[in-house]
Amino acid sequence: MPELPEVEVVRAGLEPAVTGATISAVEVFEPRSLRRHDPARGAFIDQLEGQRMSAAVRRGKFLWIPLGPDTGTVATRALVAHLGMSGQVLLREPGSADEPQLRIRLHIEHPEHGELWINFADQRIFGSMAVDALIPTRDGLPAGQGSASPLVPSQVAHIARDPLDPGFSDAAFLAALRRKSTGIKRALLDQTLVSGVGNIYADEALWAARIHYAQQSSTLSPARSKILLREVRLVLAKALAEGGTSFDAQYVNVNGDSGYFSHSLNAYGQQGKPCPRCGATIVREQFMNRSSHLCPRCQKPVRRIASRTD
DNA sequence: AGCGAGCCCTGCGCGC
DNA sequence: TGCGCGCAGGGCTCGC
Repeated sequence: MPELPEVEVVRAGLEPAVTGATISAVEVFEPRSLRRHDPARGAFIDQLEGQRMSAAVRRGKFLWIPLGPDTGTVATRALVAHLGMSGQVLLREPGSADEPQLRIRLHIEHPEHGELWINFADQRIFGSMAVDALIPTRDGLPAGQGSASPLVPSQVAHIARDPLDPGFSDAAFLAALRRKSTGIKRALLDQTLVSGVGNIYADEALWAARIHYAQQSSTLSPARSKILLREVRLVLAKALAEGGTSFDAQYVNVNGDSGYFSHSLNAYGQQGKPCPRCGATIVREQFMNRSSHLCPRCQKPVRRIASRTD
């Protein structure tokens, strides 16, 4: 469910609570939520209890918290979280009532804020937590938002930087679009090309750029590709500023509050409503076994195969 | 290489 | 009221 803006809202909420705090106890209520934890590296709980947390970091839709015994020690492992379709990370006062889909709870102690619970709730269990080794980034740059450290969890290393990351290479992404023979929406959703974009923001950015989801990425002119990348950044940034997109109680920040960007959607979920730009009726179509929402007038399929230079 | 299908899951809203 | 179906913000693996 959550895409970059929603995950960033969670990261930013987590940051002040976890930085400098120590994990005093861990409870796992649902072993399937540890699917991405490799037990060969050690038991999940054993590797967390007693550890100090030094930051809250995000790349794309992945979150992680570097672990170290005390200040000044270079972290070699991290607690990694992915929210999947329905994951939530909630900060709670000790003794609070359990969320309906509580899967994992961390008891933490912060030097200033005292004791807190971090509750990981996840209806569909597509999300996960894991303890993973940190490895150097390929480009030597900071691994993600929230830390200057060039260390990334091994299970996140194949994920591309996201478009709001200062280390994101526009040139490399645009070159990949030209090189690849694939539909543009598929490319936007390919987390190894660009991360953080999911079904909502892909549809919104394509609507804003007036591009059909199935257009071959290699047939987009450099100018059109740049416009699309700009629209991706704009929609992600705007959604972030509005606290993310919430359709229901499934997406909330660390305090359990919803975001407001659902009121700003132009295409996603707007089937049957008029296009805010031209008035034609927005339609929903199946693509990649998912729904795509588009304006049939503004976003016409492009049949030509040859490269364009508009 | 690219792509569709299948799988991992729970729960909601809808039509019958 | 109950049941079956389609649907949901993600991502990984397997074949062709």
